[in-house]
Amino acid sequence: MRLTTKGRYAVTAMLDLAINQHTRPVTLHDIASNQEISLSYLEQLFARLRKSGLVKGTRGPGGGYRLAREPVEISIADIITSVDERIDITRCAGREDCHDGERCLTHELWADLSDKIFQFLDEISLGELIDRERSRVDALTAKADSSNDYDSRAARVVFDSKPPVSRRTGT
Amino acid sequence: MRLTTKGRYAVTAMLDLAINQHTRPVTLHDIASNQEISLSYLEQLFARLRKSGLVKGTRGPGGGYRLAREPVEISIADIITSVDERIDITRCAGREDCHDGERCLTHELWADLSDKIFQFLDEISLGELIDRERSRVDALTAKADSSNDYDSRAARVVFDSKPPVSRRTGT
DNA sequence: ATTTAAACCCATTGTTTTAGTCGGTAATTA
DNA sequence: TAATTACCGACTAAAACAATGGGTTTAAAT
Repeated sequence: MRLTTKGRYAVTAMLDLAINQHTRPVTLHDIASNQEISLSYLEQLFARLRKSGLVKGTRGPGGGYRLAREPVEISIADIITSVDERIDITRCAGREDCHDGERCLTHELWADLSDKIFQFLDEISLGELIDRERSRVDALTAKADSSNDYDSRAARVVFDSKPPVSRRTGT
Repeated sequence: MRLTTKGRYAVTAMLDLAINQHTRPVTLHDIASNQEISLSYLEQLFARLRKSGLVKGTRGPGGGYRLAREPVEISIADIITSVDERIDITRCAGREDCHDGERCLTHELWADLSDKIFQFLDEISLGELIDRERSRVDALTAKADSSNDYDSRAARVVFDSKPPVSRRTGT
């Protein structure tokens, strides 16, 4: 399973759709200006999402994209596997050129790991992600209202994910 | 957090070291021929792993690499974050150009997700991975010994990870 | 001492993926 | 009919991945 900004673009775009699921179709133009990425690149991503049956597009004025299913029925894994190629040709594709047991061991270990990550991402749906975030933001808003400054919260929200400090090593 | 074959090469190579941790240093030449990847590319990866303090190299004949810490003290996240660039320049790096609440929302959502994945990978150590696999293989071996064919197990071990079927959609 | 096996270093190249650009066509609404 | 949108395909640019090739140290073995 590959995990890059490409899948991230797709997930954030799908969240945009999920939020407006029962109000209006969202145009790629909207998403492009929201996220400041190119319209044509979004089109490429949505071509994949459409082929995977995750979104439906309607043309013409007032048109745009909607989720093909309810947000709860779409997992993050669905989205990410939809947009990346994933042909995954490995050197050790058959038994024949696998000369020692050790190599097979590490292959299998990685396969297990990869499966775990997939399962993790497959157990989170767009719907759950929104609910989770909504309650978190509500809590923060309530806290901010009772105190004085709004900026401390805003600062938290704008910064992007950095790899946190390791639990084991402290580096 | 980026997750590609690059990190995977690093993890499998580190497993090689972990397995031989208390016997002998492992040469990059060994790993290169085991995994069938270029020696020089491995050198590039190990330059990073060394700078991160995960491995120690000793030169000369009989030399090679050892883990700098015990396998239990090295997480998969340590390895992966060590080999990939992770400059992660985002468009919305500061508060100033973040024009609407929605965009910040999705950013934060992704950051949360990214953190979860990191934590997941940070809770698995090389040591645990080996133990887990050892017991799994032992169980399979016992089963194979009591029956007749060896091939069914071998077939499972050589094939690489494919994205499994989605829990939600069946696709 | 000399040879040899290894890490270590760096610059370059090729390949793939990511991201963006351009110029359209088709459908739909106003 | 005009405007707005999805949809399509080919092309380009930039970045990351992966490999190549030329070294130099270091240290053990001969």
